[in-house]
Amino acid sequence: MAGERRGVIPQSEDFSAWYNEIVFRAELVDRGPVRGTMVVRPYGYRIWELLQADIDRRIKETGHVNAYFPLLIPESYLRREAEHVAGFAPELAVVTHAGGRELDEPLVVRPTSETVIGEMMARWIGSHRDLPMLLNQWANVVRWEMRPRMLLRTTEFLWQEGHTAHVDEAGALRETMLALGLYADVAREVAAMPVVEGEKTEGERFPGARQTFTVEAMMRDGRALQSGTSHYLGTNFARAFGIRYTAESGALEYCHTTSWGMSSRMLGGVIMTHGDDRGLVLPPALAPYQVVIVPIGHGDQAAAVQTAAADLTVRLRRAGIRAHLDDRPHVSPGFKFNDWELRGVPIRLELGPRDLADGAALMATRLGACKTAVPLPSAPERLTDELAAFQALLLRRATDFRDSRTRPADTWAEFTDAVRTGWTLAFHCGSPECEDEIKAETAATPRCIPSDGPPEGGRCVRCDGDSAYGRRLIFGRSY
RNA sequence: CGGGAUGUGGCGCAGCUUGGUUAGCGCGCCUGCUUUGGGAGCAGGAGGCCGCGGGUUCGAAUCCCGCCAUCCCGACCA
Repeated sequence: MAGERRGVIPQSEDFSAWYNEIVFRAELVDRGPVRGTMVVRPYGYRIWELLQADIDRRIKETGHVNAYFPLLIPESYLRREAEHVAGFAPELAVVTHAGGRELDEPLVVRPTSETVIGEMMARWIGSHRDLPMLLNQWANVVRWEMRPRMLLRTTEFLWQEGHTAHVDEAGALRETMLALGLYADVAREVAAMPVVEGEKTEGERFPGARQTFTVEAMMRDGRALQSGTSHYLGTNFARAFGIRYTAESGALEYCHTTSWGMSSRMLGGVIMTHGDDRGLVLPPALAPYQVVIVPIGHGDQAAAVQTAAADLTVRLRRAGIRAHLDDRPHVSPGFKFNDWELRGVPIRLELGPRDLADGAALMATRLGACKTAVPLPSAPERLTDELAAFQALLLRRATDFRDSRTRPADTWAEFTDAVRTGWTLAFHCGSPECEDEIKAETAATPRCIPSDGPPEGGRCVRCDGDSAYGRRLIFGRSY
């Protein structure tokens, strides 16, 4: 009976059903009352906070400052940049009534903030001495989605958007690449997601951008997830909003601007990169509880176990470990084991009378098959090491997985075969029509032109035209 | 927007074909006792505008019409 099924639907059976079940059962999110909206529950929000804190620190360390811009934007602002409005028009939510009457000018709920921020930058920037202007905001944005997927594509989501203005193209491009590198570092070091840095092709570019860069990650079903993007906007928005400065020479010049963002979608990436058939697997850096201690009490021994477990919890916390004592009464140890595994806790410590007699706790890692005794006196040091090893293991495991599902394709047959299970590296002619044909036939799209791809010549895998990028592109199906 | 499906306690479902007394079951929840080393047992208990509106009928969860919502598959998509 379905209601009695205790495990989750296996990934191999139905990856998308597995994903859905995980996000709800692990209590990361719930559905909001409006289609496509999402409630981030405390456990999920804690993960977001940990990710957010890390990103925020890195953003500040590189000289950016946080600010906040309004949710509502005059519709006319969007129109000022032709490509921008064309790109976003289908997913805009528009406010037409307020204060009990129809508004003279409709307001859009921000899908992103280039326009308002551009307007304000134009007001704040006068001279080259005001540059570069390095801003960031943490905000929610709304993009109407026809096919929502929790955390990956919801109508409203949380993100960080950096917006900067520079004197010239070189400065703005340097910034664009700095943000991209920051995202790659966050993905690898915090989320344990190996990402490929690269540039988007014309067809996949941000509306209004000169160049769009991305970090792409592979999920366990072989599909790609764009996990962060960074755009060089040229002077497009500067011209649309009058972001100008007086140069040293006295000439009035347009700024070169950038924007870049990483969102709550990243949590979906973490789930699909590391999760397995027992549930979530969280990298220690993002785990609300890195170590959960399950006391196992037998009648009159319960008190001694409780004391020891509480003491252990405190000692782990003093060592900087996010430790949690699961002292729920009337919930069996077996239930707790499964519960915390579903929720992705990296390490579990079992503490019962037998362990107490040995002066140790029994350690089970989320990915390990067996349990190991850990002497209580050295537990804090030992667990600090174990957590670091676990974090490293996740990255290595995900990297191996990605590499095993990525192969070059020089023929159309190799191409179609490769994108069924993962990514392929192939030459392309650069024509958008050719990209569309590939997409129509295989559902695969160019994910990026890898920054570190070796220069190489060849023929387009689809139409045999000249390779347009001087190297192979990554193709794959994506979220 | 097209195709398919589903709406019944918090969750998962049965009942509907062939209308009929008090709408069932599992999980969860509450109380008590016994338990606790991989999803505990027993006993008792609470909880329902059967998606919404109309119609047929002595009588509708069940039949008819309309609407709404959600999910899946497409198309679309930072």
